[in-house]
Amino acid sequence: MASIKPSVPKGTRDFSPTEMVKRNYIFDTIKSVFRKYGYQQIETPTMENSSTLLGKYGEEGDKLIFKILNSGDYLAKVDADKLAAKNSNQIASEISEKALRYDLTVPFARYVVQHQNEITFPFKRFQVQPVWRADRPQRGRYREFYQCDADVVGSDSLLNEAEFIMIYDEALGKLGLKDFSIKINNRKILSGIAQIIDKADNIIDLTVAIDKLDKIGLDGVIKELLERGFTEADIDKIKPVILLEGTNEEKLQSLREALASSEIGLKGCDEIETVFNYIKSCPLQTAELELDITLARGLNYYTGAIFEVKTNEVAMGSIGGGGRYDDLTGMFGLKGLTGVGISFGADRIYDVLEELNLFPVAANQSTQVLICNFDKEGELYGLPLLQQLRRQNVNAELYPAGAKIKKQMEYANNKNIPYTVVIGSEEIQSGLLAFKNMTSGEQEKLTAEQIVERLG
RNA sequence: GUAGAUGUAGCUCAGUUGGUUAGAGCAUCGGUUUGUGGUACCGAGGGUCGUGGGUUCGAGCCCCAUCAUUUACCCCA
Repeated sequence: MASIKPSVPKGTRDFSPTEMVKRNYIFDTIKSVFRKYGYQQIETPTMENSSTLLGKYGEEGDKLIFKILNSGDYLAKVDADKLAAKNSNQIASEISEKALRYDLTVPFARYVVQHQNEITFPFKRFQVQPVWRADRPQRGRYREFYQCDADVVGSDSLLNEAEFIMIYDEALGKLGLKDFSIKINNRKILSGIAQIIDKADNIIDLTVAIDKLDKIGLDGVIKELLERGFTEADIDKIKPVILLEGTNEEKLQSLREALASSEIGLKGCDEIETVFNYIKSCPLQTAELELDITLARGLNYYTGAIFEVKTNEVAMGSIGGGGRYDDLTGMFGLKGLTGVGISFGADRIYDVLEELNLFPVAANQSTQVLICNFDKEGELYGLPLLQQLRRQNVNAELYPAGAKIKKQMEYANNKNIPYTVVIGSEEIQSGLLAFKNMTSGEQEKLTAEQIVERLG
């Protein structure tokens, strides 16, 4: 058999033991904060029915969903004419009924509707699982990546929004980030802006364009708006809104003036203000909360608050985001249930912590002591000690073959094991085992009991 | 989907205007040390130079195609 060059698919990665220690540190930190705020964990399947996913992320999103081929002779049932036409889109739905989940929010909405009779509302859940997107990979962007989502459904209180801001602040602060911004906006404000220029139907074009402000500048945005069918007069009207400056309070004040004729726009301002007031009475530790009306985000199901988190310490896309969606479960037949949620981009956070050198030194994750032996006698002699150590919750290993001591020491060294015990004929005879500190290189003769005591 | 960059040992990379047997560091394995790692010294294995074609007396190097990787854009965590 010809050997195949080993590789993983584009945009996917292996995680080594040292990487897993760091990844778990991130996941554990985020999860503990979620739990502290009353969120409960669920999991959903890797694959969903295509009908659950398709149409929820817009046209672009649908293209990025990984579809799973049906089992068996999946081409047999396809209409011959469609097959002859070679139109992939037309036959896709006939040869693929399942797809990999694209995010955690839509499967969660499905979960809520499906289990509505078992759930007590408001339902606060968190979920940490990988998602898949058939995107072109690039810096900070993978085809398989983990999301850490927390959502609450069945409560329209803006206290939830405020709590999510606190969760971001606490979790990212705990992870060691010093300088990051939580940007907040409100879809109703964006609707209000569209309303004052009488372009309510073109809100998506409007938001996609102004979302790029920090990237392409005002001139770029104006150019893009013109291309998307907005007039010079429209742009004159919204320009002051886009270029808001000052404190959050000042921005809100200017917004209220600009949106005076739009009821929905003013409602958005009220909502933001309420959230700000909550935060005022529970001040944030680290994060900077910033009203940013250029924040639009791609997902078109947001109806109220919109969040995005960016670190100011390294150049990296957003490391978290979320928002309120008033009718997500409506697509699955359950009307009138409102939800709001956030997501942490764990993979990007990993890259950021790595770049800033913020991971704590790996502690006690690995083996504490390796028992080295020469032969069967040593192995047998070491077994009770091994068991005693493990009963004391000391991570311990007995080297599994009669290899050279040099080899066994190398193993301990490469695995960063801090202590070794050598058992040979001399040691068995005297009952005093060679106990070596691998960091200092010092070695002493101790009984098995003393060793257990020392490490326990 | 658009545009650019890069493919040489397990990894990171040298390789001169095209010239004879393609190199280094790290990693691996063995030895110096029949019972002691991390340091040092000695040695070994490992390559159809991404793939296919072309130009040439001669190609890792030049040309074409193709595949893969990667960066930026669109979009997004």
